[in-house]
Amino acid sequence: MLKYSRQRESIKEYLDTHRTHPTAETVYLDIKQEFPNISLGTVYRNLNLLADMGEILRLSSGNGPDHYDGNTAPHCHFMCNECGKVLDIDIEPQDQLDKLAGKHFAGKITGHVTQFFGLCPECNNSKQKN
Amino acid sequence: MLKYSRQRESIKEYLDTHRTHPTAETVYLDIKQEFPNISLGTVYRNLNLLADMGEILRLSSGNGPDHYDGNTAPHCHFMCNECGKVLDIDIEPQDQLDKLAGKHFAGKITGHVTQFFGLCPECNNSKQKN
DNA sequence: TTGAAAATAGTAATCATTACTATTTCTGAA
DNA sequence: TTCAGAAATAGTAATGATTACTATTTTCAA
Repeated sequence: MLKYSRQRESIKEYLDTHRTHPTAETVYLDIKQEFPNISLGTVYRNLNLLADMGEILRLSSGNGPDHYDGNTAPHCHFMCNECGKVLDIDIEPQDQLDKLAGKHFAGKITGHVTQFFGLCPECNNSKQKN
Repeated sequence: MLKYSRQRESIKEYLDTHRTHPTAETVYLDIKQEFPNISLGTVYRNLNLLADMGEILRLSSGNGPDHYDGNTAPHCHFMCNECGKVLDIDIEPQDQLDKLAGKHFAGKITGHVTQFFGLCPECNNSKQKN
């Protein structure tokens, strides 16, 4: 049975009001202002809980810490090879991919994730100046 | 300046002759038969080196260890939610995606990765029996 | 053949995340 | 309301994957 907790509410609210794809650490440091004693473990536990309930998304970057997203509508992300920043990508969902991929696949495909890579606007600019 | 090493050659050969998307640990355990004193660090260093040179691919699964692929031709992967197995997906490359994604993006997109999720053939079968 | 650069083995350290435990907070029924 | 048990927490220790460090060995061009 899931019980209310002020910490979880605050974490959820942070993700609902920020579209910055923060890491657990970033969320932790912010929530610390309201709950000085909150522990990083609590942040991780609640982020996992919210992700498992489908209220937020967990974005795994391959290297470095995971990022989280309060926007659960299907959309893609970009990850900067230089600074690691995560940005939303404005592209229509490729819903046909799961069916296409399942054509020659004996198991069951339930979804896919597409991540784009390259240089974010800031890093791209500073590269060109060099 | 890159120098030859028998260990690196053996690692490369393992990936060229196995299409199982092994982890560093798996490669390590196999190569240990030929080089009993090889260290896990050497395996990681060479896998990173080969990946940086574009001779192999590193596949990040989100949770659990990374997998490696000797097949550098563009293709997609499936990762089993149950057992973590990595399989190739037979689907035509979606080359148009990068251009589509770049349309409303101020930075520079150099590529993308699409990973499929679900149940592999084995896990799907045992699920249905329960 | 040789000597400097690069690679190695073995080990310690790091980073992100999870596990553990004593204490605190919720919450639903009395 | 009060209270007991379940769930959540803070604080800390532990884990797992990977990287860093260092003394020794290997490679290879002169």
